[in-house]
Amino acid sequence: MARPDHRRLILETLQKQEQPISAQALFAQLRQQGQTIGLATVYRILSHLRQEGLLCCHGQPEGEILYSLAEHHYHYLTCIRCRRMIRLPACPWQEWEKTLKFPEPFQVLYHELQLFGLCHLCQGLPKEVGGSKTPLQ
Amino acid sequence: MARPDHRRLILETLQKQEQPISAQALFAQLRQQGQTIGLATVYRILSHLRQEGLLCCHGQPEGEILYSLAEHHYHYLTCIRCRRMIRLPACPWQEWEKTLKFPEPFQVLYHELQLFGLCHLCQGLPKEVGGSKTPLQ
DNA sequence: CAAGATAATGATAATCGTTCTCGCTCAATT
DNA sequence: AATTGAGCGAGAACGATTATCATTATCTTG
Repeated sequence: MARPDHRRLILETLQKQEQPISAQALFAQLRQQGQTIGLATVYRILSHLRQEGLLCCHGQPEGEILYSLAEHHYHYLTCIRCRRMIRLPACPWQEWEKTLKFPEPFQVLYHELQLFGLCHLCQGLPKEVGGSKTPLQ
Repeated sequence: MARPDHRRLILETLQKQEQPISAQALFAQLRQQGQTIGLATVYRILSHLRQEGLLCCHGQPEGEILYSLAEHHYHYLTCIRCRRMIRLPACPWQEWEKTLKFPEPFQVLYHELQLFGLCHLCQGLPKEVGGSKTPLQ
């Protein structure tokens, strides 16, 4: 039996995502598509992609790590109520970098910017509505 | 036996840290000082402080969460080789915020900026020196 | 094409940080 | 002194991630 190209499979699946996705969710999604892939393989390939710089990883305050393709390199507004992640249209880092002064020489390889708050849908809502997950922080 | 004021204890210990510290490390440090405090209590109090907005939490790419006092509200250059975290002299967010355009109304409550790369001590070193931990990413 | 070497795979166990549970203690109140 | 309730520590439970290992596909070499 021919061995499926899991690496390509994962890259294509990441391509489709509108938001960063966790390794577990990625695994579940692939399995639901009928793919016979192991959880270990998902983590292995994500680790490879990460070392190649193809991946952005967003460490959430609860410990879970979300992945997205680095070619996008977007930043997100994360709603602490509904956990929706809203993509910023552009990365402001290039501009900001010029204005920053480092206390010592440092070679920045990549960066992570996360903005937390309330999206417009959740701003007007009373606290503790529905069975939503625990709010972040 | 008088009950020790763990909350104050943790606040004072956080005060002393030069870098953000994990809950586990905080627990170990307190125990080494001879304090009889449980791990659960450390997490409980950190959770309280977080909800009160007194704490900054920095989710690392590997999942561990580091804490620092919010009154400082510093950002850090994190060296992916030696894991040293170098504090930036000031938070550039106030200036940057003006230049950002959101795709939809959003109320930013707090933000997290992390810069990863190589510190000046690690820039010249060959790869894989010594028994250091696995590099980040 | 055969045979051995090599690398990738999936199931599962192990690890690690975090959260939950529960019986206990202390302190305030009556 | 008895009652109540909040805070506590030890350890179990949980979830995400990593390590292990036997198996299998692919590659190499003859």
